[in-house]
Amino acid sequence: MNKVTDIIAGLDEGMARVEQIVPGMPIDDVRLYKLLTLTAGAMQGELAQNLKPHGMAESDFHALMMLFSSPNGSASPSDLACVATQSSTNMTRIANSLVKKGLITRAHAVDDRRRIIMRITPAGRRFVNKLLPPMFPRLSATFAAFSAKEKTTLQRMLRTLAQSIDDVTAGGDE
Amino acid sequence: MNKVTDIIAGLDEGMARVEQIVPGMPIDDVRLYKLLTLTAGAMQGELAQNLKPHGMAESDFHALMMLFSSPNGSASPSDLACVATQSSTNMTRIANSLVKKGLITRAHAVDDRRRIIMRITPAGRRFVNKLLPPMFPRLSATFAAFSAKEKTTLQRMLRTLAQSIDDVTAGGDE
DNA sequence: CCTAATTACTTCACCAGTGAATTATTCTTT
DNA sequence: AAAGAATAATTCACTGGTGAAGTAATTAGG
Repeated sequence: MNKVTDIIAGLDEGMARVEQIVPGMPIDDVRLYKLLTLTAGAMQGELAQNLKPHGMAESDFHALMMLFSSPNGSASPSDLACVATQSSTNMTRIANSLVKKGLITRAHAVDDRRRIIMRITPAGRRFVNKLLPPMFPRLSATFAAFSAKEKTTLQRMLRTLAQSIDDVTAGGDE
Repeated sequence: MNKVTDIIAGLDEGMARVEQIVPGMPIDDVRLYKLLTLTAGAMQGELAQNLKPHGMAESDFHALMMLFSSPNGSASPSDLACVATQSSTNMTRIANSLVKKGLITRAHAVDDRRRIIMRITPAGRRFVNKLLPPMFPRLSATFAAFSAKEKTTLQRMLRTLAQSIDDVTAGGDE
């Protein structure tokens, strides 16, 4: 069970009731928020399932992918933490884990001995190259219901949304 | 810092490189996945910030809202766990927390003494009624960049996506 | 240059969430 | 009615993640 559509059905029902009780609720926006977080969460769960057999959490994989996709295959924990929306504390743990698996190396930067350089190893690259392709079919299938045009529209909307999020958080924190 | 748009900029750059290395990657789909999870994550973080002053985590609030929006203001932990994509273990902890705050009560069901009935208290309803409205302006602002028509389109797309997710997971597990 | 402030990472103590085993109750089958 | 299977919740041991304090290295000011 636990189907996303079932959860959404319950959500629609509950929101109709809440709308009656709570005056001024922007119901369309709340619904979009819930749809967004539910679908995203379900897809992240899919990824987590794929990673579990390899004893790897999503954040570990995320960090590894950033090294994989960086020009020189290396970065410092603080760089990754900033981009990965994660604390430096957790990056330490992630680095420990990846080093133990032999997927990255860790060394002090020569120019600034405070900085650590995490670098993906050949084994790390092999791991990514082996892990990714099997995920593609299901990912493609998930978006197969959209035409190329619709995908473009969705992508544009999500980029717009990202900009709005930044605007709102920047404006509200002053 | 830590702006979503900055992270997306780095993502676009990294994906261009990965596309060269990993053959057959459905780049559009991967990008949509990342945009979806990034925006959803940022918005969830916003909610978490609003809840933190009240010593409440997102899942606690989620559970409370489901009771709030249920017809009779009550449900069993297993009901909520199923809908909230959470383990029953965690529902026990959430129930403990909400009971301690006086926002819900917990009692055995009379017809089936295995079941627990969680029921939102008047204080719980007051809490929700007080907590929600201040969140509305920022939420509305986040979606203000979209016209009514665009919101409808986005909602439709996310519902389609939810259906696809269910189809893919159901088909792949057989 | 020598102190103070900053930066990068780590350690520590804690919160949030999970899977496996446990307990109590109900359902099923004979 | 009794034995066994199933279900609901909880406890336990563990992973994943955070904030605050600590350590080491660098930068800035006098």
